[in-house]
Amino acid sequence: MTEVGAGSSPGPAGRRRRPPSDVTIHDVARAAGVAASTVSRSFGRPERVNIRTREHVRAVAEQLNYRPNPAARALPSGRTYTLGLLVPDITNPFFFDLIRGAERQASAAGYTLVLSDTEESPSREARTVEQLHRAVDGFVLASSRLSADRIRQLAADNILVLINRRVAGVPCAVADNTDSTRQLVEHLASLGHRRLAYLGGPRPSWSNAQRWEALREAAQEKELTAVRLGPYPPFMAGGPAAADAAIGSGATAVIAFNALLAIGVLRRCADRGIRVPEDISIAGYDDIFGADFCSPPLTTVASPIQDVGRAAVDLLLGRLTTHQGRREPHGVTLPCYLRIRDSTGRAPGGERGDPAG
Amino acid sequence: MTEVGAGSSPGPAGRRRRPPSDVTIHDVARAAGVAASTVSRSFGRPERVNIRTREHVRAVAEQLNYRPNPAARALPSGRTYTLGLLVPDITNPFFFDLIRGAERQASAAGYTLVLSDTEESPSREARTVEQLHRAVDGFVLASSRLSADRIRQLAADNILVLINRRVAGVPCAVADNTDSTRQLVEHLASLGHRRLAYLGGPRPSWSNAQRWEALREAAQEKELTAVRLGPYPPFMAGGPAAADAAIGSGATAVIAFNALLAIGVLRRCADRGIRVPEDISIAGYDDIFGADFCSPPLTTVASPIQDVGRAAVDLLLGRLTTHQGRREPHGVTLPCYLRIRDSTGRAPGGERGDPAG
DNA sequence: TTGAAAGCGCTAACAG
DNA sequence: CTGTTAGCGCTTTCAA
Repeated sequence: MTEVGAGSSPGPAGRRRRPPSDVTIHDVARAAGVAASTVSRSFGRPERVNIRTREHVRAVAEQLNYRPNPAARALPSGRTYTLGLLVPDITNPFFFDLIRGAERQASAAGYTLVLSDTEESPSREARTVEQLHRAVDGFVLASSRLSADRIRQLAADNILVLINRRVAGVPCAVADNTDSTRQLVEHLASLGHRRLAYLGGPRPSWSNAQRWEALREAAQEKELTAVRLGPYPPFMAGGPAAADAAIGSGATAVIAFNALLAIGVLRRCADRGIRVPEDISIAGYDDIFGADFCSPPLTTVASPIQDVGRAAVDLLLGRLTTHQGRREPHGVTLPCYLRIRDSTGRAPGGERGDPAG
Repeated sequence: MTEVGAGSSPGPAGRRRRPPSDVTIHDVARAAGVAASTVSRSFGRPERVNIRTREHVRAVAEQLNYRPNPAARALPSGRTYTLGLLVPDITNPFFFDLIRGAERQASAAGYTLVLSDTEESPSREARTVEQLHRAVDGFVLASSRLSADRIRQLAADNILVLINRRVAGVPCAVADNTDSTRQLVEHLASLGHRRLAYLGGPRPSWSNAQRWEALREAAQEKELTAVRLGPYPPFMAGGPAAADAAIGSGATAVIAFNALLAIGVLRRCADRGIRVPEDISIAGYDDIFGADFCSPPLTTVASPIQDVGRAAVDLLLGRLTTHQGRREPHGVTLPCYLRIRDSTGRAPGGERGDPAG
């Protein structure tokens, strides 16, 4: 700030207008009495610089308020220090905490996050990856709607990590619903329910398949009947159709692919004069904003979704730093938990109840 | 794809590993039989290239699947084709549609959006702007928590556009609550309410001041009493304190700074056995996700927030292209509208009602 | 209208 | 451990 104000040096850049203000590595080098490469190393490879030199350089840089130019860093190194995060629906509250977790972790590591909303479209998703290819160092694909093949293709040219999706050879962070689905089924069984309906979500959703599978197995163990309905759009707007089908199915308890759909079902029941949980019990996946204040408050299977977002970014950063991601891809699995609220209760006419009856 | 596969040319780059694959402008130039600068111009300054040359170059580029390297574009030109969007709380549903509107508009114009969550912290907000300074072409600051002075300072070194904030000399897109606040007050007056309480939000929030001001004036016109309480944290967690204060104030109708807070108030009333709207009427600003299915559904003042996001990006792009933003800063104002639901009703004991009584 | 050439600010061999 | 030297891929004068 004191002597080498932006543009004050008639140095090597000559008369050419240097993009608005801003101190370069050369200004720092000159002021510190070292070569530009030493300044560069002091930041990028500190271990290769004498500690005293490094400290001096950093002090000078600080004093000059030096900020590296991201484009200039990226050009020779190919590293942008930017990560891409793709989500299928940015307006779904489920993704809020995922985004926040990812963003915190990224910025803590000095990375910038580019968020992109693919609006449930597989082609938009693929196109976005291709467009951002050179602009980011890697991608996190949350709840990808792409086929496994397409994901593998993209993974050949891009470093990527999946969230809530498993594809052989691609690292991932997933919330495992298996245990909590079993708990949910046990909860319903203990309330006397014998017949369950699952309201399916988008066909390309891996979670959708995982949830149904876990539900089917748990039901079988408990000797309950489980039917699969749908698929329905994973929004509140999917509620009416899903609710009507569920009611028609004769099930006494309904488990929806996600809480958005479950809330839609709740509203449809209210409109039709069907009481929850007296006439029918409703539960859903994803403990989103609103699940606790809809009416009645919704029993859900909750994902530790902020941790999942964080973990995915960690995985990605690991691949980026560790020998350019050639390592065996690994995955992290985080357990979900059951949140019982008021939308589930005794099966109508069912006699066997829990002791708290 | 046919003859100049990535790295197939032993050209000027020599043996140095070219960052993974990818066709450069030189590959296109060679294949098209023109100079690299002509390829560059064919995209960036098409009007300065013979139409036939341009078309040919583009065809070749297409065929080779050429993608410009963003860092390389940014370095000499200083333009990154990236925009920064800062929001105070990414988990507040209010911002979802704003983000979606901004993102759509940005990507339609070929820009990438970098989203940053400032978590209600003015210092984080300022720091983020400074860090992203060279990484983006301009910023949209949504509901900024910075002081007017700090905003002006930042506006000196950065191109920026505000959302829901007015600062002289800085362009902005704002949702105007004035008319709809008046409508809300009239609605309450017609239900017999004489005494209103406003539950204030964050002091640095401009909307907060605007809302109170509009409310105060409208109340005065209608000869109602209005008291201002708070400030309260603009989350559901602020509900209990706000509700207790409101109830204690003797007001029969309560207007909360935002819907998050209003929903928190609703819950507190339920816990305390106070009936809404029989004992007290509740309304809030921002027609967020959940406002229509909380219980009772909330009367709100709704912002056309997706349009506001879109408009802000338009303004920013305008400044970016039109002579580098030297133009007189202009602002757009979008009107809000009132959504009456079940959380507002007759004043307790009030006799004068609306004709629909 | 086009080509040649000079960088943008930084990183990364390679010497020393 | 540090300096010198080439570029990274693109844009932008400047001439032709």
